[in-house]
Amino acid sequence: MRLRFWVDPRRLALPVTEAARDDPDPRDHRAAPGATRDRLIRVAGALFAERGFARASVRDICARAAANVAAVRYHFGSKEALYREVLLGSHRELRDREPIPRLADFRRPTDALRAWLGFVLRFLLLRRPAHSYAGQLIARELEQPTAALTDLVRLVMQPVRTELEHILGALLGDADSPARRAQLANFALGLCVFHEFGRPVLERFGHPPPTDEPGVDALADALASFIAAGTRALRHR
Amino acid sequence: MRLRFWVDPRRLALPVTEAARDDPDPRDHRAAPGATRDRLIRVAGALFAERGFARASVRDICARAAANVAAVRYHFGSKEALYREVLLGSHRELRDREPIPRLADFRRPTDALRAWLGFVLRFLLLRRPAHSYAGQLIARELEQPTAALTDLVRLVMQPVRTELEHILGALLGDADSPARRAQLANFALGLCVFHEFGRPVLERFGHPPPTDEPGVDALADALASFIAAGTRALRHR
DNA sequence: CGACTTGTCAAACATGCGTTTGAGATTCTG
DNA sequence: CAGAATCTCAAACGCATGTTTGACAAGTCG
Repeated sequence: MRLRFWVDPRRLALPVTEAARDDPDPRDHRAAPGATRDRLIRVAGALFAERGFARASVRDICARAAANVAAVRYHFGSKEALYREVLLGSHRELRDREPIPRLADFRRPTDALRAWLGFVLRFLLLRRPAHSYAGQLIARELEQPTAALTDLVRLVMQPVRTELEHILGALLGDADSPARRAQLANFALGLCVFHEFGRPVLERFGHPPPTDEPGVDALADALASFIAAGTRALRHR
Repeated sequence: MRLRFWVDPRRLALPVTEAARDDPDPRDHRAAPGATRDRLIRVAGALFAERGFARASVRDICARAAANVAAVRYHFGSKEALYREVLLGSHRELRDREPIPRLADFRRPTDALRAWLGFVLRFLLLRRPAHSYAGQLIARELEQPTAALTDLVRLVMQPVRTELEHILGALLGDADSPARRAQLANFALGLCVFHEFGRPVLERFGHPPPTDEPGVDALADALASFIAAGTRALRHR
């Protein structure tokens, strides 16, 4: 079978209308339907999160998933397609699990800020069984941008940042201006993200970021006070 | 010549006491002494800063330096040794160019904080001809830690962080405690570093970090107010 | 001069990578 | 049952990488 453009072989025989849908998959009438495919996505998520795209090799992924190397091509078409599948899956999981805190849902902007920080930090830092890899995947994406980064920013990060800017706008009050708000959003984002992807350095300094619920909450509390005060300070300049 | 442990062939003939010194190199009596070696370090610095260690290939470096691939082994022993040479060279250059601002040199802790931020941000962000790659190299090292990271933290980053902790201690006054100070140091470091290594994302958001002197100064001003106010806020908790 | 050091070079080596092949099981379907 | 679809597998392909080789020119020095 020589292919110019790769087509999922499992879908070749399906009617177009059926194949066009992408959520329910009607080909599950095997003994362990989609078992290898699922295992690959799970293992690849962990390995991509741990090492980044480039350094997680197809052979490693397949070995840990007890699958043949050719399974990646068969089920996804390529390593990069598998990566996108993992990213989108994490994104979906994230979206369905917890909504982004919105300014309008809180009495005071500082409360909204605290909620926003808790949301983002849990997402980035928390490690627990069956927890999504999305946060670490995104942190990896910052380091070694792949072609998927642009989509990732647009789909996942932009909505979160937009909500942050609303909150900061409320905190700035009269002094609100696009440039100032963007600068402060950079600050807040940096403070959150650095705790995940600066982890190797912070660990060597002897001050590793928290990975459990109470630790993350405490960090969010401190950051909320810190950012609120800093924002107020920049209001009067 | 089969070697268990590689030894710089140029130093094999030198007396030990001479070879032990590492700054002046007394073997420069060729037509263009050390020319290839110097070119390699220069080109490698630029390429490592641009792409990181893994993605800057020996072949690329040598091609740009108009040198043979074997030159890396001959002059440095391995790619990693060349990398360490580049890192240490940048470190030396940094150290000699500008001293770390010290708390004791300023009347008010906030002035010291402002100076510290200016120092670090210039180091990380500024792009100008003949500017050191050290900042970008360090940012790269955060992303894909190599074996050199531990040394880098100890030699280069630790002294900078220590001075920051002194400044923060002064700002905290009575409320100073090791944990609080370390947390705030993480905040300040994150705010600085994120502007360099979060660059790909910030650019996609439409708010790229500054790269010129006035922009960096403005950022340092804003960050100084921001951090000072945030620190004061965390004093009363 | 003649031995030795220094530096450069083209070519090959060894390894790891993503991908592809073609054959062979297993299961579904008419 | 016969044939098609689904899935797995060992092996190889083609490529890029860091490293190593052995030869060779040019300079140094006794």
